[in-house]
Amino acid sequence: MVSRGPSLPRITDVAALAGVSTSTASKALNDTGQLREETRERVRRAAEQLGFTPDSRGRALSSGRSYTVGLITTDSSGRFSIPIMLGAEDALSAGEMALVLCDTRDDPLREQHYLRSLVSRRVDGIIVTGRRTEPREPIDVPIPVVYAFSASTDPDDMSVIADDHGGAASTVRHLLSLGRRRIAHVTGPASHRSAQTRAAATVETAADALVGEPMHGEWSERWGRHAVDLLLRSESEVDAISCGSDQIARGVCDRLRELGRSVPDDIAVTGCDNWSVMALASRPPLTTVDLELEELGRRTAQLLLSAIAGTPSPGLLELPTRLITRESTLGT
Amino acid sequence: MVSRGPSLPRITDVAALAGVSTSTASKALNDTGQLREETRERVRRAAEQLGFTPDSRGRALSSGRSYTVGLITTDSSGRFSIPIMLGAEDALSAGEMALVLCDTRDDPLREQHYLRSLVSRRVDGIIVTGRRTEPREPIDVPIPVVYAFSASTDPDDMSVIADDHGGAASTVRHLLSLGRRRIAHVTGPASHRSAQTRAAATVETAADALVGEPMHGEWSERWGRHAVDLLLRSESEVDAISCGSDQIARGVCDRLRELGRSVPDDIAVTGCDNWSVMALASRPPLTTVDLELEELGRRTAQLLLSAIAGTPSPGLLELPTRLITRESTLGT
DNA sequence: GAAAATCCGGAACACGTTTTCCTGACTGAA
DNA sequence: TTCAGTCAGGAAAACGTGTTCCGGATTTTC
Repeated sequence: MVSRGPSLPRITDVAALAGVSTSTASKALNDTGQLREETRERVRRAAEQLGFTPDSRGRALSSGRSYTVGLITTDSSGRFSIPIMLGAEDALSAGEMALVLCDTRDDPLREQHYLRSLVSRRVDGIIVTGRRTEPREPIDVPIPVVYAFSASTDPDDMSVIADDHGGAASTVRHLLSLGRRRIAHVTGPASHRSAQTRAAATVETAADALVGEPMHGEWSERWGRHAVDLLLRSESEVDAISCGSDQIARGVCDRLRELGRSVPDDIAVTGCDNWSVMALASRPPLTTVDLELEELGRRTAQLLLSAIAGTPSPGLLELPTRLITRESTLGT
Repeated sequence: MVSRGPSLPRITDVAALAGVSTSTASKALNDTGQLREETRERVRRAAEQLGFTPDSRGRALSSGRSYTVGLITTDSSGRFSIPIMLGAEDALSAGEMALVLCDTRDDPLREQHYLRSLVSRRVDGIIVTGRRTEPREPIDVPIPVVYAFSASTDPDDMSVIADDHGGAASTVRHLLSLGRRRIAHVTGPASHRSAQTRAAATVETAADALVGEPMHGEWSERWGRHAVDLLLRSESEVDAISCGSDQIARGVCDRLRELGRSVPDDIAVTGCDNWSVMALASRPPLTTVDLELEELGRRTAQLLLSAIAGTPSPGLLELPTRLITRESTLGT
């Protein structure tokens, strides 16, 4: 053990300076017990003078809680995990809770390692999040857990996800309200649940305004450009293209412009995710769906706090998304 | 205090089951003291059977360390902070350290709040990182601190930054080696240190191959496109454009293509940052500088660990960057 | 003026672990 | 046989806080 010079003042130091016992000092600083106001004030001044900050390890030990929650993410470099993290951290810090970050890099071994570490730290709760919307199998720990963005396969677990279906539907309704009646849908791999969900919502909402089948490809601008070529080569005319992501939508816009088609005059385009670097940099800027992930993170954290406090709300919570309208459907 | 059902087994439970004292159990599990191998094994089996995980709060209290470090970031949504975080987390988790995340959102009040919280948790060390390269004023805590990406203004603090100057110079040398002799530089606001540094390096390295002055604008694709218009409108011919960011470079490529100039045959283009969503999606993909931020995060964490262990290495550490060559200078 | 009620503050313990010190048993040598 | 030395394991303290209980002092009441 390394002695680090002048160690931080403890509550006993404060007590000594104020001329009281440690228990009295504790009561004074926590506003508990019965003490004369004058005594309280004296202790507070002593604490102030010494720059006393209570050691939360002692508190954690005696209270049985650690005032800490763990965040396990399979891939925090993904742009979905980050706003969720921030939202969660925001909600937690308001409750004096700290958030410890664990990026498993999609490695089950690392996940096990982190779980052991979190349990060993006696974390008050755990948030599990991923970069895909497919449900994941639950983790097995004797601690409250909330799943964010990707739900648990166990319906009795607490999960908070974005309403992908509603989001896609809202863009289609928007297009219909603008009078578009020949809508194509270009989206990501059929193997991705979010692509499936959004496609299903589009088919359902557009009904006979849908042109052809949903077109599945990769989540890339290149696929967006390519899809435009495929669409315009076929004989069917379209007046709107609803895309499964902003990336695809940006590719679509780029290619349409290159081919001399006007967006939105000839063809309106919608994206999904409101990823600013795509949605705002696109020419024209994209009408898209904001998944409100930061709010999702906040709600997740709040749910977890309630569960920690003893009132869990099991089940799946689907949060509404928000339609953002921009020039790609409205024009200038 | 809420009793949470069957609480986790403690070391006393393990000791009781193995028929030894707690101190013996502790020694057995930590491979310390002198014990018969048979006894050790018996304790290990008991721990296994009970699913015992040591409570690190107890350990923290007795060891004087918390095995935790804090990461303070002014803006973790920025794409610079994230790889740094991940690298740091990676290096720390190898040492059984946990990382608690604090996003100040550039608010001094929040920063103060977080600092108090971290000190109160008796964190072993703190990493401070920002989204800009300008040096920041140091934080005042009685704990080892390392600054990452944006250095401390106090040269005696430990800081780890990317070698912006060397990075920019490497792109210019690359262009020169390809025979380009009329190089323009388009970059971000003159008020940003990174723009200044990169511009200075470019001027210095290109020498009389530089055309005109460095062009300062915003960090956006739009500015890249606009800069191309300005450049081509002037009478001076250029055969290369070195850009201060991938975003600008992508805008430059887009506009050049729209104007019928071939990249790189007519004009070679370089970016900076290796931000994949820009560098790879650009047409053509960008030759650029990878700042190796994840490695930067790792090194930061290692430095912090050394400091915690008692051997600090004060001063500024500038890490090398890596030139990534792609079609925007090499062609297909 | 004495008994009862009220108010303050301290002693002791709990939380879970590690570590230091110590005791008793056993071994080997003189 | 006794003494020194080694080995195995236990008792107790330490880490820093919160909390429960209890005794003494002060005030109130009759």
